[in-house]
Amino acid sequence: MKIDFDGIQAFVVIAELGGFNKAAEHLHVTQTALTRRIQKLEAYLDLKLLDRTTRYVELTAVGREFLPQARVIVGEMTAAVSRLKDMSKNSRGNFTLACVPTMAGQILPKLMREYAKSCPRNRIRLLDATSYEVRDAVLNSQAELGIGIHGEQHPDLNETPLFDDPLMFFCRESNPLSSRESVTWSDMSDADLIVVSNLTATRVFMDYQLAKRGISLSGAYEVQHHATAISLVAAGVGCAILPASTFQEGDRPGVRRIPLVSPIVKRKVILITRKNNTLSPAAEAFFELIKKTHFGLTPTT
Amino acid sequence: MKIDFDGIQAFVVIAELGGFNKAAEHLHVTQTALTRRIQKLEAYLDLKLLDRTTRYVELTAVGREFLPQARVIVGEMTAAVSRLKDMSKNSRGNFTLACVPTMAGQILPKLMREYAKSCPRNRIRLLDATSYEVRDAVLNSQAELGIGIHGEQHPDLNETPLFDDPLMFFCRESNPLSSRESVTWSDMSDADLIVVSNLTATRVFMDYQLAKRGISLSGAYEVQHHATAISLVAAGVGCAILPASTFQEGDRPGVRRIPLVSPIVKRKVILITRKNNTLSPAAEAFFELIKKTHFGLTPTT
DNA sequence: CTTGATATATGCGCATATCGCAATAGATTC
DNA sequence: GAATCTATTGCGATATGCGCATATATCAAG
Repeated sequence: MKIDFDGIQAFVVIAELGGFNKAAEHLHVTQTALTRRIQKLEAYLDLKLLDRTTRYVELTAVGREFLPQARVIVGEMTAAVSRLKDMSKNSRGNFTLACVPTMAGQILPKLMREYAKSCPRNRIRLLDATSYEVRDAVLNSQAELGIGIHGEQHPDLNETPLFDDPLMFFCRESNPLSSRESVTWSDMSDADLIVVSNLTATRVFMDYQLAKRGISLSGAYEVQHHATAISLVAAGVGCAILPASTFQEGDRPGVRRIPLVSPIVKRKVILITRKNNTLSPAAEAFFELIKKTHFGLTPTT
Repeated sequence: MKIDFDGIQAFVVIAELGGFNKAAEHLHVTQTALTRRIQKLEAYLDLKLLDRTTRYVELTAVGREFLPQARVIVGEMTAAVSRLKDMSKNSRGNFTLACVPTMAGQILPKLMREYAKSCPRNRIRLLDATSYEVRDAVLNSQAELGIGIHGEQHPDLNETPLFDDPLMFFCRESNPLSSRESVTWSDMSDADLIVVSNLTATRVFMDYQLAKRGISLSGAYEVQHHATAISLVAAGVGCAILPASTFQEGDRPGVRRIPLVSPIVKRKVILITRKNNTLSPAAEAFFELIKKTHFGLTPTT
């Protein structure tokens, strides 16, 4: 025999309101239905929960004992269900987003402000990590969404291209190249170059792209973080090659960002999701938002 | 739309066992049924709980969030229901019995031992109180059953006669009346009488019965409890008039209990229940037991 | 690439549970 | 004793849920 939630709920409401009619109105059914539910429940349990004349309803000893438990059950049940319904209806809830630090610092703040406007009560748990860690986080469901860099494909992951992020040349205004419209890789052969560590996806990607074209770079300095590199440039230590998105024009006075061509090397910024995994409504809302957003950089072709 | 316990249970079992088929076997239904339950539940909630290919089942982010709650709900539900079913099937549970002290000391121990044999895990909460308090306790449902003395009827109470409890004459063996087969009220006119306080139902009843026949008694001593009266008799202070059930032949060496006639005055010991109130299975079992029991005293006519 | 094994989804028909309406029956009030 | 209030019951209409057979998708093996 199946467990009968309706019956228990009927019992609680009747006990609470003290009558079948009041309970029926409250539950939006006829009083007849409640009579039947209680009868069925009592038959199933093989005991009486309510002593009722045609005039009065009263709890039996067993009913009194059961009522608090029943109240808890019904309460938790309806609470949990309505939480879930609410979650779907209003895209409410929390989710985890994994993101590489560059993007976390540049495009994410805007996105999160935007998201907060449409879903004010949602929380995004932000996991900032290296490109590889972002992929792993999405793969093992630590994060529902990941913002990372296109690299090796994985059969269980879906990638949605967001925009291209070309490598650019960063220097002080005092640098002889600073007035150029664009700079070629060969222009920098004797510059004091600051590059990011070869533990980062940016560097690995860059080396790979240049090697294909037979270009080799001698970095004078190697740092861990993009932000550090920019600070060094600002301090006049040298020039840097960094993704365009690292920097917005005007972020730092005295620092210029110049397109780097021959060839143009650009990493693809992507949104990562797991295949065959339905997003939670909260994450889905973010996904829709990010797809609608136009980023201020070259859109992916 | 109605809240669907089956769906939630299906969700939990599927999540726990990792597949529809295993869950179907566990729930003794076909796999088809589970597919439908989950579909219905997801449609109702308007979100996905399980990501499933035809090959694999996996929780969605929302599903993972919901699972612990669902587990609690299902657990409490089934636990509560099976407790109730067990209660009815094995007459398990506890109940409260109100009882006048005389009976609590004499017939109850036997009954409770008997009851413990058939329902070993049940507890009887014993409320020993005056005859009036017993009635009140049953009336306001503090106790399901009451053992008391017949007196005024009450429209909301049912009385089941148990046995008649005649008043008897108690004296030491050294008393001149001790060898008599019976004693009349007039025999005791000049004895040192010990009677219970006129705050007790026994005394009120006795006075009323005697007054009807124009007999008046001069009590030399007045005590609160029957047990005290007997102790005084044993100590040779005087003779006492007490209900027969107070005392079993041989309880106290040297004390005799002699029928008191002309007239025979007997109080009726009754079992009190509330009208229109279904007894709990535990109390019901006790009720049946007490009705089957033959008491060693005059059965009620 | 095809085939077989395995796990979920679906079409369909049946059994029955559940509901609402209308009428009934029990209890209280005046 | 009539009026009234409340729970119960008979009955027909409908919805729900199930199982069987089958379809479909995925993975593994040859």
